[in-house]
Amino acid sequence: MASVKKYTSFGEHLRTLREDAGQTLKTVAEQISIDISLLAKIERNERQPTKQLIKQVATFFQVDEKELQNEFLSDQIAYKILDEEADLNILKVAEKKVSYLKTKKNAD
Amino acid sequence: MASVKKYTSFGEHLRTLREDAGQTLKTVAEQISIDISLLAKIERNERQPTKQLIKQVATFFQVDEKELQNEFLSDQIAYKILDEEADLNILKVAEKKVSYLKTKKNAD
DNA sequence: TTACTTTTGGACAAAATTAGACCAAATGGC
DNA sequence: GCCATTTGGTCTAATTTTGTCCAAAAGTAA
Repeated sequence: MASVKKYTSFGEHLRTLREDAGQTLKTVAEQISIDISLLAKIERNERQPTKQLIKQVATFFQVDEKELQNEFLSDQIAYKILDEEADLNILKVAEKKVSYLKTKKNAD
Repeated sequence: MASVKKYTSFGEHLRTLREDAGQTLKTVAEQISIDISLLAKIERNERQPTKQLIKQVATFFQVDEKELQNEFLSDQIAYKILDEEADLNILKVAEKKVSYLKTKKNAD
């Protein structure tokens, strides 16, 4: 199979990108000018990346920025569901609300 | 139809509860001891309720607390999608991630 | 119009959360 | 052993967010 989408976490994805590129935390951190420790924490999902950082990382590894942003966003949602111990059908409700809020927004 | 689930926002739901009970912001705010203005903002989704407040509101209006919590959670997700202008399929990805992270968590 | 109640909105202080820096400890390879 | 790499803890600074206060606006009834 050519392309099987893996649903890992943002951090794991980032780590994979780095390791596939054969780089160490140090070299990457230096080039995008952030602290090594901070980058390590982001890879372990202990710190959240800023938009700015996602952009830098995308540029550095030459991957699509929007895609990385989306990956991080879905991470945030997943973690929220997890630590609220919420039911998955909340996501369906959220989906309907988005539609609702969109139409509501247009009607102003 | 007896029960059509409406996908409004948390604030709107809260306002409906209050108006159906024929109460003013003042009377409700006083009884759950928060600022009138704060309650008003929450109803307009300009401030987020704390868990504590959701609990008080649930008790006050005699509705299920867990249900209100869920409603607020789905709100948070919906608003996040909206202001990131993200695609709805992010929710599907998030769903898969929750499963992934759950199994990962069990394997420690 | 006037008087009164209710809701809205802005500005600000206080509190809570979070990224990021720094450094020491652990891990791993040679 | 040595050195490179990664991890983990603590702290500060910055950002975000709640909650307070007060004035303005909107609604209601006389």
